[in-house]
Amino acid sequence: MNQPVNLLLVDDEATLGFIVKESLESRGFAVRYCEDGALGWAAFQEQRPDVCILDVMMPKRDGFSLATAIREVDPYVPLIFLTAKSQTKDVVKGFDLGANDYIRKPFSMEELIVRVRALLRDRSMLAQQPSPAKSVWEIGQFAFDVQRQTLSRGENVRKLTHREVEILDRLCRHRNQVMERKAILLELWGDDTFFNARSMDVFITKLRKYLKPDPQVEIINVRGVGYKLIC
Amino acid sequence: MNQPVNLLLVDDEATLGFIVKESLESRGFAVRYCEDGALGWAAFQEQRPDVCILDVMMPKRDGFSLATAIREVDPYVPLIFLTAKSQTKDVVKGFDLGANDYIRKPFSMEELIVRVRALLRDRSMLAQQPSPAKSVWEIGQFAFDVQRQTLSRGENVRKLTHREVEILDRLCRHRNQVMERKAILLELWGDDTFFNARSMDVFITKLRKYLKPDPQVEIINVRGVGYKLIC
DNA sequence: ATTTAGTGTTATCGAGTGTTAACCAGGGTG
DNA sequence: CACCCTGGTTAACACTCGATAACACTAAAT
Repeated sequence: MNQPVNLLLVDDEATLGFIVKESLESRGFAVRYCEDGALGWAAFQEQRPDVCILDVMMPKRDGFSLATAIREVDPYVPLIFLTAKSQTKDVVKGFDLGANDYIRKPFSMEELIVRVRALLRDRSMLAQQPSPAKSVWEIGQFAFDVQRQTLSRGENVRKLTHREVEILDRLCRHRNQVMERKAILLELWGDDTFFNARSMDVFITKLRKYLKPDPQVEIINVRGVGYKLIC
Repeated sequence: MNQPVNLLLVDDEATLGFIVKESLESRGFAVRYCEDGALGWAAFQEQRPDVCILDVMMPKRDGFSLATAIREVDPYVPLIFLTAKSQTKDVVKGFDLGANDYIRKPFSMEELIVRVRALLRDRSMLAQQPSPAKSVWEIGQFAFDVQRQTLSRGENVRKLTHREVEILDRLCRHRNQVMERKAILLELWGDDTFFNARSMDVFITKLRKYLKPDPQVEIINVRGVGYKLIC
């Protein structure tokens, strides 16, 4: 099930390259090492690695050119430059070509590894996309899960309806400050007619009832302006 | 349509913070600046920024603690540390807490901007939807094989029918976000007449029954809009 | 050719959800 | 105090959706 992660490492300094390769392998990565850009390109095409780590200054084909070629066929694969070119304009160029990270030599192995992992973590979220963007609010003793549309207090879990969620979510975002009636109405209903306003009042009543068990929590009305969630 | 990107910048050095804020704003970002970790947390909760840029050493609440809190409620928002703590172990700790980048002070504004953009670029690819077609989806404890038309949970394998597969596949591609009834109906039935709509409800019922063994998984209805697959 | 199992559609009933309506409480103003 | 305006609460209502069963159709099996 858990296949090793394939890295492509391209660097013309063979001694350094070898150390990096060994070090990465000892962390469980499968590393393909190439000594110049041309070999690197061949290796990329052949095995489509999960991450590419490229030096910039290399014989045959430099890292920027190689990165461009890679991005043309694969806009997603994580691309890390690992180079002695430390000027800002080089960093900018690197990212412009589609790099995902840019590490200056000399660097620590620990840092390289942790940056590789960070990119892989991102990509694995990408595979699960779109992201669950989990959003859970704490409201006094309650936990309000926007995604699952639930309001729970200890063991007690209550399912909320769509409208209830939208209103409570907005109150949470502006908690402890006044949230204007008009703003909610325009966002949720598109206009602020008389009936919609009254409809909202009904939902406020419901939410108050749900939140009643915790006396610390309150939805306060500010006459003529809007509501304020206290917690 | 094109709303400005909201950045949250938390740094206790007010002079530096101000310069960074101005500089970012001149590039078209909307920046909310906070002087300490506690304020930063409040600001994050209130406005849910698109990117967070955090100093590590701060009064009230340090950047690591703040990052942890942020990651708890949002595993997804890009997080950048911007700090004078340049030791490898600090960098490692930063990424371990879920950071997406770690920039050492002093830094160049150009580099900060380009790194922010790189993260946003990633996320915008991530947000592209629907998700690419996959042949096997993970839905909580289930594995849903589109090709083989099977839904399995451990040893337990259930064969799905054609219609069931088509609907579940679409829900998966829009997982964790609302999938409009109308869209499904038009795609699968070609029109959205009353009877087709009811027919779809029947399939939703069946799918819910199949998915019931895992309480983490849910197909939520959003009245008048459509369905949302939670997992 | 007939049976049978499987698949998808139509029908029905009841529960859930959001809107409208009606009535009431309180606060500010003349 | 009388008056109006805003908001609180509850109930009635219309509509959507959930669940189940009956039905129609297809394709494979006998």
